[in-house]
Amino acid sequence: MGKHTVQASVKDEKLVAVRRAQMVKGAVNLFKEKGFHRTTTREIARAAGFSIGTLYEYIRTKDDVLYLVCDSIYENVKERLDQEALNTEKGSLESLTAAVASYFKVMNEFQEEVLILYQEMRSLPSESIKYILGKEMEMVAMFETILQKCVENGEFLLTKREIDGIAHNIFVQGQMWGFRRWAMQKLYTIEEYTDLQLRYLLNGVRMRDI
Amino acid sequence: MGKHTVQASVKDEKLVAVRRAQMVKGAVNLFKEKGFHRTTTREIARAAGFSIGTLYEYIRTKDDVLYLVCDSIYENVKERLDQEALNTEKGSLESLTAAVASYFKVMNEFQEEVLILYQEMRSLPSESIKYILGKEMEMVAMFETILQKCVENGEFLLTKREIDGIAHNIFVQGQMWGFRRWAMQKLYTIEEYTDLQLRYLLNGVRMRDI
Amino acid sequence: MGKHTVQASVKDEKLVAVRRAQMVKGAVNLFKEKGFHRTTTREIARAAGFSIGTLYEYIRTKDDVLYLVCDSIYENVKERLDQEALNTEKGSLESLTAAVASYFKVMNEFQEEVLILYQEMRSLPSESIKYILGKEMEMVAMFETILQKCVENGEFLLTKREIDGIAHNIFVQGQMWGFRRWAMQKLYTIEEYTDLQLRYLLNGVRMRDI
Amino acid sequence: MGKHTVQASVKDEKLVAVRRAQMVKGAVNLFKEKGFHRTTTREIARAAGFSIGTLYEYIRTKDDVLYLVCDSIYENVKERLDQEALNTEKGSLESLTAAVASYFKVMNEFQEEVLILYQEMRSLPSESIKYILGKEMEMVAMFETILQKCVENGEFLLTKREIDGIAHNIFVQGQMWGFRRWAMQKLYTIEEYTDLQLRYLLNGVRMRDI
DNA sequence: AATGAATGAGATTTCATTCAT
DNA sequence: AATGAATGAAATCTCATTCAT
Repeated sequence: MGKHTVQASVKDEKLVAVRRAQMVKGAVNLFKEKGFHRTTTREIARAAGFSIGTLYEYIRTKDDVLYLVCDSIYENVKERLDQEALNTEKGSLESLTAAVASYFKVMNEFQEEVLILYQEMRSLPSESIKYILGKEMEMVAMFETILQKCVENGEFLLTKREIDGIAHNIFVQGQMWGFRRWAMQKLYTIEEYTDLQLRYLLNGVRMRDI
Repeated sequence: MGKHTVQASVKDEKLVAVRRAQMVKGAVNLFKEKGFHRTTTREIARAAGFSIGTLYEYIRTKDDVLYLVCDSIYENVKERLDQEALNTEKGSLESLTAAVASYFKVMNEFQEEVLILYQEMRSLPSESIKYILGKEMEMVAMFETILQKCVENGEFLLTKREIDGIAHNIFVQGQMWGFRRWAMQKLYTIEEYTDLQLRYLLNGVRMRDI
Repeated sequence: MGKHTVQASVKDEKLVAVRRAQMVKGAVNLFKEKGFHRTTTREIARAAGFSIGTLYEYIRTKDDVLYLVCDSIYENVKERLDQEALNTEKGSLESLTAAVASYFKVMNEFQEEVLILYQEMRSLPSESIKYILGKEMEMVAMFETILQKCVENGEFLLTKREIDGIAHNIFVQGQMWGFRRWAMQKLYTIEEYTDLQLRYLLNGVRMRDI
Repeated sequence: MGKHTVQASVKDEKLVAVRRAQMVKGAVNLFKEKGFHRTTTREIARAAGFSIGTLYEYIRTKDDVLYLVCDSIYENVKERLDQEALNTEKGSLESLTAAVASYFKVMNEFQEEVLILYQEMRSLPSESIKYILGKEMEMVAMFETILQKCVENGEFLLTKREIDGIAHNIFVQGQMWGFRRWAMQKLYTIEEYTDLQLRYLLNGVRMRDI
């Protein structure tokens, strides 16, 4: 469940970070296009801008690239979400709305990356899968926290299990925007999609005063 | 967008159907376990109960196996859904509820297969992808039809775009049960999940008489 | 200590034996010339008369080739020694003399192969090394048996430890002919070498009646 | 046949000698463990206590390391043998006995190194092989000299060819102690082994007065 | 003189596909 | 129609060597 460490031959940790960033950037583009299995290590090296020998100075196996890519994706999603400065403390309808909107916005930006994650994660060692899923759960937990606060403030009337279910629904609806973009993005803009889902979500929630 | 035809060397069409059924059955089990790319043609032949030479009497390339598997999965889903004898004509609340419940039930049965589809479909030629997605759209259309009928009957008040969005939501929620089973199936049974999603769905729909 | 089994993909056991014989023959020649590590698997395949793909239908790793070569060498030495029809039963001076002469003759024929064994054996897994050394011990034991019989018949007066030491000396002197051929084979023919070593050997043995 | 010279980029000859000594020391340990071919230049550099770049300031190719190692081994054997202060002049039974005992003692100390030599020497360029074998011949010649002196002094009655053969036998018996240590060293201590071999040797030599 | 990141030729191994039987 | 041995292109990975700092 802990973070898997990828061994590098190169000692300079700063350089390792730089080269791996180049590597991940090139690999993500290739994975978007043809998937992990149809991408060769030589292509990854070339896309990263260095030789095959250099690639292997920074990883041990091709699977390490997949791990670094998957890890990087959620790291970026998380970082981007932090920039959105979500307020999980207030527990108001507005903060929930804002959080969902921000999350959808970020998922719109990272739709291709998240698709990679879903399609290739299975090739990771199970320890790494658990680690990545753990990160997802942190995001789900964020919505649970807000919903919980809303309940405490008397905004909604929900059981713990209902909160969990709703939080999951929000999470999946965000991913769905990317997964089924060929269908959804013909029907709606991301803003319209956000409005629509929020409407169903809030109607679905039993308000205290109605 | 039409159905791709897989060439066989063997002439006897009945035999072709039998052998391909064996092949798909074996392949699906292997794909569940290790995915398409980590499965070899030899393994597929062995799992199907015949030799590698025989396998190639019934397909032309390994990708053909993937196509046959994907095709078979939705064929089975469809067939199973037909057995459920859904009524898309009546346009009542009950028929919608029944249709959703049936669909969730079927998606529960085929969760692993549908996961394969999501993870491996990208490796198909784009023509085949379109064909498979076309089949999905037929299922979405089924819900659209029911919802449309409900609107016509005055049960709900929904625009065409709203109908499309809701139909998609239903479709995705069915898949979500399988995709995120590690999380959802700890929280709910499939029946509880169905109830929950239906409740939100129906609350979310603006009823005429309220 | 038991015989290691090398896995083949090909089922037909007779064919496996034929192909492996081709393989070993080609490999031995290459190993004589440049050693195991400087020989590539492609060269082995070519020398054997088939493609690299075919080579790997009959072995799993390059190390398997080394094992098969080492195994084959002692198998051949043993077989050739059996043809010499050594008499280990009689326990006479003549039978000892004949046995040593035969052994030297065989070691002369297999000198290059035995050199390979000495130089490359260390790369085998320790289980295989034990197995090969066990075969050597069988050969040493052959001389021990003859010497023991000679003692029982009253030809020589030797302790068990002395018998062991002498048997080892005989064994090593046979190998030495090949290992140091660049020096020894300038001084003597194999027959002269045999005579010389036998003379020292028999002088070295305390005769009962002198 | 002459000493091969290994080129260094570094000019300071004293430093070259120091660094090469470190290098050889590290390499010998690695070669003992895994052989020349399974040892990488990086490992050699690390074992020597400096970087791969520095290693290549003192050699030109990996084969140079092997040459330096092989050269060093016989240099050390020779030096150690000189310490034993063998008397090759006297030509007495005692001086022969003492020389053999000293040689066996030294071979006992260097058994692993001599094994390396035997197993890896073949990878050297033929010029270097000749050079190393020339050093061996010097050691054989030492025994020839003593035996020759003994003959001149009337201790033994031997032809030139017999002397050569015996000298080789002594040399090989010394190496055998190390090569077959897994068998010999279970039977005897080095002292017992020395006694045994000397006994056979001297019995084998036709004494003048018997 | 020392370092270690970069290189790429080349090694081993796999596996989809063919084809003679 | 069925078989499975043979093939070789292509993939991953290693490691001796170089060279800028």
